[in-house]
Amino acid sequence: MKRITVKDLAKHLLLSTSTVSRALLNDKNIHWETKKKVLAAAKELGYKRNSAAASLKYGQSKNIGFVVPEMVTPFSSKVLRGVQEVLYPLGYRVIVTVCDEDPQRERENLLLLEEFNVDGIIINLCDESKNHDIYQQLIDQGIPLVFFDRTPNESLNVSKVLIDNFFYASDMMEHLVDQGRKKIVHIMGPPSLRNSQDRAKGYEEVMDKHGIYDPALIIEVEGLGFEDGKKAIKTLMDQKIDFDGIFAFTDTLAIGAMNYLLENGVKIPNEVSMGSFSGTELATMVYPQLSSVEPPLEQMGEEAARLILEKIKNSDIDCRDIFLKAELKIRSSSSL
Amino acid sequence: MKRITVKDLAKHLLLSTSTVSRALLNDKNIHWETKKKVLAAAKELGYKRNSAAASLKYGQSKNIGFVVPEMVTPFSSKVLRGVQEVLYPLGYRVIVTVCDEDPQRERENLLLLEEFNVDGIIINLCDESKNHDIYQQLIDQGIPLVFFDRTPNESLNVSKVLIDNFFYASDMMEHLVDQGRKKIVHIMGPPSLRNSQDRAKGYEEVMDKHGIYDPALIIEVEGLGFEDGKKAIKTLMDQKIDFDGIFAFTDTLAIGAMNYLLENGVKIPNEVSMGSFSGTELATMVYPQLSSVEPPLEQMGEEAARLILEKIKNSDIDCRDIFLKAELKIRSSSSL
DNA sequence: AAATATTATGGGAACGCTCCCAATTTTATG
DNA sequence: CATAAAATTGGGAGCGTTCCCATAATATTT
Repeated sequence: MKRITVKDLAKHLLLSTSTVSRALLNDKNIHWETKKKVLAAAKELGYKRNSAAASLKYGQSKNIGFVVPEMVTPFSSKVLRGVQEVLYPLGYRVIVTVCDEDPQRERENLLLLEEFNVDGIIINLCDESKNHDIYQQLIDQGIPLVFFDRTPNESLNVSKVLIDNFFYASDMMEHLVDQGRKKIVHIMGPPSLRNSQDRAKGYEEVMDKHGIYDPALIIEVEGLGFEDGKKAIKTLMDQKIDFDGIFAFTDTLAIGAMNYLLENGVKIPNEVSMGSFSGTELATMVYPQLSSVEPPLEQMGEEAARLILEKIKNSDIDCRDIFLKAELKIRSSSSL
Repeated sequence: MKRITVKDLAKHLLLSTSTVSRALLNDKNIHWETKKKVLAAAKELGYKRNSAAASLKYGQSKNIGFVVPEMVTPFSSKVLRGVQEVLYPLGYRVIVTVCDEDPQRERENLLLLEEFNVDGIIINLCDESKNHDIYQQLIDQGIPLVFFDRTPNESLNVSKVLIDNFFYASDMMEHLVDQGRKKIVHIMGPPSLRNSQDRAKGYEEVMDKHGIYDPALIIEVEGLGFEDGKKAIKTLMDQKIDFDGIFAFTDTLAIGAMNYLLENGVKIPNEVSMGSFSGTELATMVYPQLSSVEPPLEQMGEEAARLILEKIKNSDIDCRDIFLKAELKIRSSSSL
């Protein structure tokens, strides 16, 4: 039951701990035969490296924090997968925290991770304006941050991995216009997110370009839940505002909206064409399937992980932004 | 930039490290005034406890593994929330791994967690027959396991937290029968899961009891994805098997089936009534909303966390099973 | 054959923390 | 006032690794 240590191995093999350690770490200053012997004994006796001791020695915890706003959508877990793909083989542990779109909770999570002595944090923020001080504090403490998807403004010197929201929003909008839609509603995300603003800008520009822009068609939403999407469309319909298309900030909002329409017998896409941003299975799990802009989420995680490793290895390295290409997936919610 | 240690604090305060440590750990053998002084200095100088050192000293890593089959559904993340609710305040880190319903991958994840020196593992298994040896090996090594939802057979001496699948399957089936359905299909999960069998048993018993049992209505599915549910119903319909109700093993299967029906113009619930097992937002995100048995997932996580703590504290403690109550949620997929 | 370079091993300090065991001071007790 | 008991502090070992610095053994060069 007692754990086998390097010392135990050394005693068993009549070698020094140094030599045993060398064998275990694949050091070159060791005879290949003794290395083989050590490895054999390690296996036989069931030696397991004590990572706490190693961490202490190396001065690194080998823990990386992963901070996300929600996990009801597979969005974060797809990114997480990418992150783990890169970090797990290197012996890094990933610690996940979820804040439910609550900045206060995000704050607590970050503090918790600090307590956990993480070597770095990969984060998708939930409110651009709220936790700036903590971000800065962590950076000052030497804990590198890498943001993905929802990123903070430029005043923070961090690396980011993201997509061009303006560009892809325009792309989706052009598609909806192509479908002959003129009264396209925008369910806009909270203005506290850069992404909301960028996507809204894409919406506006395309509407404007085609001379069909109408501010009454933009409805701003407080939360990002399913219910918020529902409520948004209910509000519009209660106001008897007429529309033939919807471009929603996220898939959750879109699906909420979609359900409200279906409940009220509105045909999709015949009467209303819908498009959104997603990147997850969610878009294909609803009926009709949701057209959406799909960022390469797993890759996003991988890139974020690589950036954080870069920063851990060398803290003076320059921060950089990685822009990823997304895909416009046209499904039955927008075209017959 | 250099981290402040206990030694630094001691030097700064002209105290011994012992005293400083005592203050930090809230030891009673210390004068309240010195404790106050130490805490003040710690705050001022930005002392952060090195958890690796503490772990080394205590002989525990304070890492708990969380092993789940999937994360596209919010199922696991709801359980995870419960787990974290209990463990984070106690300074435990939770390390998440996902195996995508692949036993081999689950195996690798468990080995990885072993490598990470976790103090215990909370797991929802993906195949009852496959990784028994690893489970046993981990237990033998003194790493306690606690299973939730999908649990192994009795030969493994572990604690479990689960619901009575047979009972709730019967419950849901009675409801469907109450709706006047007679030709109820069962989309049965893989037989490698006890849950599949138990729910199937509930289905059979109710069908039998009402004299409407027909083995042709049971369709066994290989995977647990969305597409598998679709395929199952497609197969039935291609065979021109008539049915007026569906009881599916999980919400994902149900939703796949539902979409196939909708694509083919079948009215739900008018022509086909549907019910399933869920416990997540997924059931309310689709249209029509899915009737389902809802286990208290967050509580499941909390209980699992408490069980693992119990085991960590005292490894000789008896294993026990905790049965939780679920709720039968009737929604529009099954009743008008 | 002597000198140097190379290879393989051992000894032991250090990482930061906790906690046992004194040592000292203060307080209570007879 | 002497003695015991309690309260407070300090010294320092040890948790399991790694790695620097010897030392010893072998190989290579003059």
